[in-house]
Amino acid sequence: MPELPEVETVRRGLQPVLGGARVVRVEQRRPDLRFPFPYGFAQRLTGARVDAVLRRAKYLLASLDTGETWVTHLGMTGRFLVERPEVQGESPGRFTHAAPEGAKHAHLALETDAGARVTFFDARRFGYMGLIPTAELGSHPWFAEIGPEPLEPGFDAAHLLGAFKGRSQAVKTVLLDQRVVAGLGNIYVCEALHRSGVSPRRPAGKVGRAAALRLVKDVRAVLEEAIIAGGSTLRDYAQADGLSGLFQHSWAVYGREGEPCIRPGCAGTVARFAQGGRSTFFCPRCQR
DNA sequence: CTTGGGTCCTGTGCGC
DNA sequence: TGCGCACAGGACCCAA
Repeated sequence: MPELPEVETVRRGLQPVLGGARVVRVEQRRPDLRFPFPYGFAQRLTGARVDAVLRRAKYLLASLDTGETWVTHLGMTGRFLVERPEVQGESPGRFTHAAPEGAKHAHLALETDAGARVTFFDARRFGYMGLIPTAELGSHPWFAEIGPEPLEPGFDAAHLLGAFKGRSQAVKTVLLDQRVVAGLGNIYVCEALHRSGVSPRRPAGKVGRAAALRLVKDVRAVLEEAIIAGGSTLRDYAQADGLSGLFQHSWAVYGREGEPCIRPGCAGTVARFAQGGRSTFFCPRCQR
């Protein structure tokens, strides 16, 4: 479930449970995800206190009082399940529903000193975890070249124009490049391009200042709206679950091939084609 | 350097 | 009902 809004939603679910808590038990059920767990991972996590759960791009960062940061990338199917002791009158959090895959893909489980249990599931195992000295995060290969956070001031039209300049690659592909802007994935790139009226096929170098300004505004808007909605939940996960994300109901183009464009006054039909092996959805009528 | 394609892994949904 | 195939939110690696 992981583009920026989904990762941010997960962060907001984990922070109240892990922030300020001490990890008292770690059960690592396999040696690797996409990559091997770091050497001594469970032992190094056990006994640590989590200062805060943060996010950078699509990475979750749990900073520890040991001087290390526990880093998680959810890949395509990584999920966290939080279970807490029953608290009278408390409504369950967004992530307290049963994991759809069952226990089969529960690769890591930990308990806190407050009695909460946090389990990581990942059917496809495209996710990965690391334990990195906090002082070295910025220079670590996972983070060194990542671009600005789209919801922070460093992401502006001048930055985009600089990244686009002279590039013949399609603007959609360039926006997916985490070095250009952090946290965008296939869904929100399609959505932002549609809002801005920019064709995903347009060579990045041919995006002018006006379109770059619109893209900055619309990337921000779509991400902010998605965060408020708790992210998007794909079909396999959309079970009886008032707790999953809701933004999939607000998609203008993603997953809407053959359906009418929702832009007022546009009579176009949403089309789909492949770019770099991934589906792009757009309206050929109002995106140029 | 840029760009396109293949790859990791498993599950689901669709057409036949 | 079963089977094969296409496709899935990411990102790395390599070849041209």
